[in-house]
Amino acid sequence: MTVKLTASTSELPAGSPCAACPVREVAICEPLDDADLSIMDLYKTGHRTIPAGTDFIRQGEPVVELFTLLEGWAFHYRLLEDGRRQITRVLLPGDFIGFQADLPAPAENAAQALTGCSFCVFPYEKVKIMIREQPDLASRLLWTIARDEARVEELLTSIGRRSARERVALFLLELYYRVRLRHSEPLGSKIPLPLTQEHIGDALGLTSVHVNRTLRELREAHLLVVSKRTLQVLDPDGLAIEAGCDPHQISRLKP
Amino acid sequence: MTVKLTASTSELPAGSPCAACPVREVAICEPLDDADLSIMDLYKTGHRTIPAGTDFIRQGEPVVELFTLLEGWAFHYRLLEDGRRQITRVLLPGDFIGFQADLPAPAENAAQALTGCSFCVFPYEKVKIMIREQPDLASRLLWTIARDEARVEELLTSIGRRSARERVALFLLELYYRVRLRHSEPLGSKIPLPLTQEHIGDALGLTSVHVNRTLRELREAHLLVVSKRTLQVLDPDGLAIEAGCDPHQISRLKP
DNA sequence: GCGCTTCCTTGATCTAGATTAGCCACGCGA
DNA sequence: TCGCGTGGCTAATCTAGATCAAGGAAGCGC
Repeated sequence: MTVKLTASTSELPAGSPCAACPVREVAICEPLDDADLSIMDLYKTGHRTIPAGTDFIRQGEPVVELFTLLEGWAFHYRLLEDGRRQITRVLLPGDFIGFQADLPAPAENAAQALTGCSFCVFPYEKVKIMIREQPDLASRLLWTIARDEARVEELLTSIGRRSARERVALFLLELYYRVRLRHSEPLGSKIPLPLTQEHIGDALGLTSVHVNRTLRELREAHLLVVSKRTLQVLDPDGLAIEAGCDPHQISRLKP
Repeated sequence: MTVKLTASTSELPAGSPCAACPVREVAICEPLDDADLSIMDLYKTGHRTIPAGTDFIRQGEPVVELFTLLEGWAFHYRLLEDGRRQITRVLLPGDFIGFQADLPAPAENAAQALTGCSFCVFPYEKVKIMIREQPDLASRLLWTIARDEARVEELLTSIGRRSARERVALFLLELYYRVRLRHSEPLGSKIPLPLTQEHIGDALGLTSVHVNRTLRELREAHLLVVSKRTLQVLDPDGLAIEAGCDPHQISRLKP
């Protein structure tokens, strides 16, 4: 994932070339073949680019736009009144963002850009029409949401029942495979990792101090190295075992 | 919800009377009016009744049938290799059970009946056809899955960031409102609660010992009483505050 | 009735991970 | 260039919740 740190928010006109879309195979438009691809123009309003750190969905405010993430990393999170934060999902290119029950209800999850991000923008009313008119896309969306839910459940199981080491090992390993799945060309054992230790802690129900210690342990066990916004996985199967999982099962992940 | 502890598994023929369905308003068939209700007969194969304790979806086995829960309580859970269990969702009448990405893939969540349960049964191929042919139902299903995901995220946030007292308070309060929403006639401050303290612990990432202690504290604070498979909520708003939530926000829950 | 089993309850002790407090390295803006 | 903010790293201490251990009560099959 090339991280583009753009300096300001910008908006492009609709009708941008879906044919050149970088996330065709993993996004919700995947069921459309080249001939039908222009169907998407009926439902999207254009593209948008935002800088790192932007909250592009704010918790409690009505969700009026949905997004397909084209480039960059982002995450969904929930805040408690006293500022405690739970990161609920890490969002990668291709992910469809913002769908929730009862649109346009207040957002249950906030979303923040981790790097500069660019999106395909869909007003929610058009998404509603799309669901009605395009069974293939509705079906794909259903599939996507169900997969997201499975990921959240996986994280829930980690936090509820796994030790800090198991959690960190599994979380990073999953991210590693998810990122690699989006690249056709081989990536080596390194991926960019724009999450801070604070982010990892907030995703895993740990403090950043403890994440730091745990990362050191995993490094000393020659399983992975996190350094300078980069994750290097030295021993994927070893990590899977550390996480208490069948290595075979983890590598057959969905995007 | 009257808990019916039936002694054995049984199967009824298709074409059973949807018109008399006890969960019409909360199930996926909700968008259909009386005239269209027979549409459901195209997709369901009948009814089924199972006794308490039955695992009706086993983790890792292909999911070939989906269910609408008609009567009784059940739950979704995940097991780790060493037996640790995470309960991911409590299932109440009207809930649609078993949908996941990439059907009929191996089940990511197991499901177990907590009481005797009866279901409406849908083979997954027919559900796929239903999604394609019935945009209203697909849309409703999408809504349902998104709401389920929101609930899992809520639980994730609890486990990741809330104290044991907050977790138990919020979990029971949410169940309380969910159950009450399903009853038109007023229920008083008591609802049946077929979960053991072990179940509550497995849902909240706690041990049953600690759940026990926490329930005692909440009882001593005159907030709730759990006893003999019954939950009595003495002070809903107090419980919400104990959970660190806005009382107003909690009571506007979806079924 | 008696012996199971399941669930609840409580106390004593232990520990994984939180909290607090510094320090250091880096990047960036003035 | 300096100053400052952010993120990484480590050590010392504390604590929420786990673990271990035992009893008791209720239900159920025989």
